[in-house]
Amino acid sequence: MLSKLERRARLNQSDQDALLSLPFTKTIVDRGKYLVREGAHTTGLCVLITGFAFRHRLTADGDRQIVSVHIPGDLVNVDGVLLTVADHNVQTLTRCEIGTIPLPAMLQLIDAHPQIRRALWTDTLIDGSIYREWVMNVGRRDARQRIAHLLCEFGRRLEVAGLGDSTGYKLPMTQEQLADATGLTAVHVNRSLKTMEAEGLVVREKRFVGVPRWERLRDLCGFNELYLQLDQVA
Amino acid sequence: MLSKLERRARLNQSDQDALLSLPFTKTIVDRGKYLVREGAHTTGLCVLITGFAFRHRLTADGDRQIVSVHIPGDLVNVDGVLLTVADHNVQTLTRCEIGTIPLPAMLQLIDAHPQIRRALWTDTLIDGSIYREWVMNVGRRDARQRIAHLLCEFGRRLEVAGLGDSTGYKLPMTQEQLADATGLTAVHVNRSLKTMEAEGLVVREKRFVGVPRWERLRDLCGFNELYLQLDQVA
DNA sequence: CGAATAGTTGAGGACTATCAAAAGTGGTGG
DNA sequence: CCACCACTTTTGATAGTCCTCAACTATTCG
Repeated sequence: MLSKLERRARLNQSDQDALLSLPFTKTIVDRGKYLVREGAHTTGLCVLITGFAFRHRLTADGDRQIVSVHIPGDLVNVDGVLLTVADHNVQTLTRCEIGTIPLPAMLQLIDAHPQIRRALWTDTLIDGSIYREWVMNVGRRDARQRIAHLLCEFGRRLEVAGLGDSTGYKLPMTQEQLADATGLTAVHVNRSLKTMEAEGLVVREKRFVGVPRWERLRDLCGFNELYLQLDQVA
Repeated sequence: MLSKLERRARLNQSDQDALLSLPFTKTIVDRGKYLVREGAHTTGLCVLITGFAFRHRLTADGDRQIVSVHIPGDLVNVDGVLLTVADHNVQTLTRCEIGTIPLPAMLQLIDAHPQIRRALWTDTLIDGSIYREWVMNVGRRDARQRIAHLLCEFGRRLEVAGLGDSTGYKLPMTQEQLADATGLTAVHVNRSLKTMEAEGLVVREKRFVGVPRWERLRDLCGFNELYLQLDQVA
């Protein structure tokens, strides 16, 4: 989390110390559990220490749309710092280690450390930028491109976080979850993945995804990492 | 803009005075002009005084996706306060009066007035919440529902801003723009609108949209205004 | 008023959804 | 360590929504 925030704003020693000395409780949460529920008030901020999670909303008809995926180091409910009621759910994708920081401690930290506040605000702006890209992904790309784009984004974020490289990584999502993230059905995700595999764009083994030719996958969906705003400090 | 920020955080007299005494230049911009360009650096912040604008991104193939629509009172590039490079475009939907605030003046205001800063941050979080809803809109609703949802959101926002009421308003978008906002084609938007008109869900005259039975339109798309986070102060 | 833009309509086709069932995988308890 | 159960992936057949192309009409703006 520290290293992520360091990519958002320049933090001095005092900022870093304050961040590292935040009080928190560590818990292990099973796969499929809710970290945030729609309509719930925020009491503490959740940091993903290990494991993956996703954010989703449900339509009135009960259809699910995944709107983002979280990787270790992410604060999954920064919104809770200012907004009183969550308008979405956050659920674990795998068994996770979660650090929970009491809200008052976080508010105090934000008041005392302008650069941390800046980093957090920047982080929420980048989240917004990623949402915009997702709107475009589901709105204006076909099935293969949507999946390819998700794979590119995930791979690149893992790489930057030091958790994998873009030539292949473990993807902790079922095809049904991929479908909910791309606005497709699980059946169609399956067929699209098989096509992509036949085309040599991806290699699949269990839940591991290999990307033998990164450029080809990138070109298929027109992935351009500018929107991830990876270098805010430099 | 002041009244909008007042719905985001409690502002005292000094905050309000400072906001109102910000230096700015007023310009008239024609329909279809760019206020922000992808890749451009931010030099000043644009406030929509009158008129409408929209935010969009282009795929590598040149397809356009509109990711949000702005109404009078909106700051169209709050992101520019922290992010150095815009990852999207903002273009006017109608002729607009634009107030441009120099970036340094804004940064100074933010430093000096914690409540204004809080209001702005909250505003960007709400933008994020709206993007999430849009991801769901294009990902998990059919054509009629997507259009209905856009109409509901727009009507409700206009109403809150004191610029119209939900029983009908002037919609400054062409059907092609509606298509780009909903991830459809202009032809299909046209057919869907005609169907909705035949069903008595909307009434159209030129660019004016009437909603004779708000509840029916709301129920069609499952519109739930929670995500607009309209009451952050109370 | 005339050109450009926007809206409308038809026909045909492509992409994606739906339904259903079989095969594979992973986790749990005895 | 195996058996069993739930979940996930795969495959086939069919249907439907939405797209593409194209032409025509209406509206808007200079």
